[in-house]
Amino acid sequence: MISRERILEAAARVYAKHGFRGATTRLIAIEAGVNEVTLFRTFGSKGALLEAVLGSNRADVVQPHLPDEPQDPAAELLEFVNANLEHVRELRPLLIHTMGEIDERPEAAEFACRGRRMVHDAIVSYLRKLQQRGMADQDADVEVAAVVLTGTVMSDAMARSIVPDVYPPREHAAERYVSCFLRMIGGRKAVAAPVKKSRTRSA
Amino acid sequence: MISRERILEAAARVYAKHGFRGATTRLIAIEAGVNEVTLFRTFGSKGALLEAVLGSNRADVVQPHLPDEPQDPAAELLEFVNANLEHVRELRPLLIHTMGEIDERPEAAEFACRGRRMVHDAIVSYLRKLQQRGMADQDADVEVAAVVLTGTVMSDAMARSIVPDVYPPREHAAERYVSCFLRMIGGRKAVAAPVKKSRTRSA
DNA sequence: CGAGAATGCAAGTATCTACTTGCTTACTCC
DNA sequence: GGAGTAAGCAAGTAGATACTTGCATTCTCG
Repeated sequence: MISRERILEAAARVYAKHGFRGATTRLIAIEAGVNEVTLFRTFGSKGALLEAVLGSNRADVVQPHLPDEPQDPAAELLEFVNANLEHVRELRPLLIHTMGEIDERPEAAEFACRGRRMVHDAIVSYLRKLQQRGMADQDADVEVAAVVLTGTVMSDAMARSIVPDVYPPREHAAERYVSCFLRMIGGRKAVAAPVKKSRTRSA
Repeated sequence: MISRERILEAAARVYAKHGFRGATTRLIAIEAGVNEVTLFRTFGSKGALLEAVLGSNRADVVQPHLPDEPQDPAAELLEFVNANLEHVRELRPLLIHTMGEIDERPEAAEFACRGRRMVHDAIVSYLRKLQQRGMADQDADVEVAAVVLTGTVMSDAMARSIVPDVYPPREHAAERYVSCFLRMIGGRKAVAAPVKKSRTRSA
């Protein structure tokens, strides 16, 4: 018995390369090693098949998260950014096409925005905790900082293959992004007593 | 006499909505208000038409630039970021599809990376000048800072329509991005004498 | 082992798509 | 006004595509 899963995986690979219109049932059948008619017997139509691809993809994957009790922002953010880079890199091929197909297919729209708000909110929440504990500057714009962080991750994951020499080497990228990010928010480790210290500049 | 330009513009609009495969010659002809055969008489083939679209699009547009002599980083970067946001927003519909079609069409690959390196290098160069003049921290990672800035712009331009409430309101976005960016690099206005001052932190 | 279900195979259908062809009409310019 | 060119119209071609149908083969399980 042909695994429904096997067809879904093959369809995802073909969709990732060719997009909706380019993912012909013939290509998908070949990729899955099944007869074309089996696709229709299993899923009913190409649209339903590809909808199932987007619906099942990542449905149960745990989103990277940040700790409730910040201890070491540098280490914690590094782990978070690394996980996020991995995550978005994996999704990239699907994301590229869903972003372009939003107007034509609702499931593409849903897929393209999945989890983005959650990641943003998680970072904002974390940054607020840092501020409360004196581990980040009080006047840092945490909403925009979160946008900057997710934007950088997205840019690296989506565009590195297009302009590779612009991005830092993969093995150091997260580290360097976090380092710059911490400068932006005045991030630091917890100190014995909350030190009320705000940076002043002539700008 | 039908303007070749008119066909190109219509084709760009159709391509921006539907991608390469979805931009049928029928749709393009309707959009341009010409007979389908005219497309072939003018351009020879659909591929050549859409190649011409990507080749002509932005061929002569001036890239946003930064001044050779920095005076006021906040103002200069604000202008630069605003211009870049505009620029990438305009290109978004075409970018979305070209990014997904890179493997299949060389002109899509060329289009997707056009200007990106230049923008990156311009920012790096500018930041270096800031450092030389004591207007930015000596230890700021200017390469990554440039990546962060272009990544933020790209993220805003590409994904705002998908998760709108995550991004700051449009009229204030550039201002807030620049503000955070300046914090990251320790950016400030020129002072009377270069002050050698590096920030130390407990992190 | 046999029945039922799953899958393959081959042929086919209807529609779409890029593109061509031949003739007609409209436009431009000398 | 007439010649040449540009563009429209209609019909058509060949190939691609999602999908269906009928029969045959293979697989699974009681």
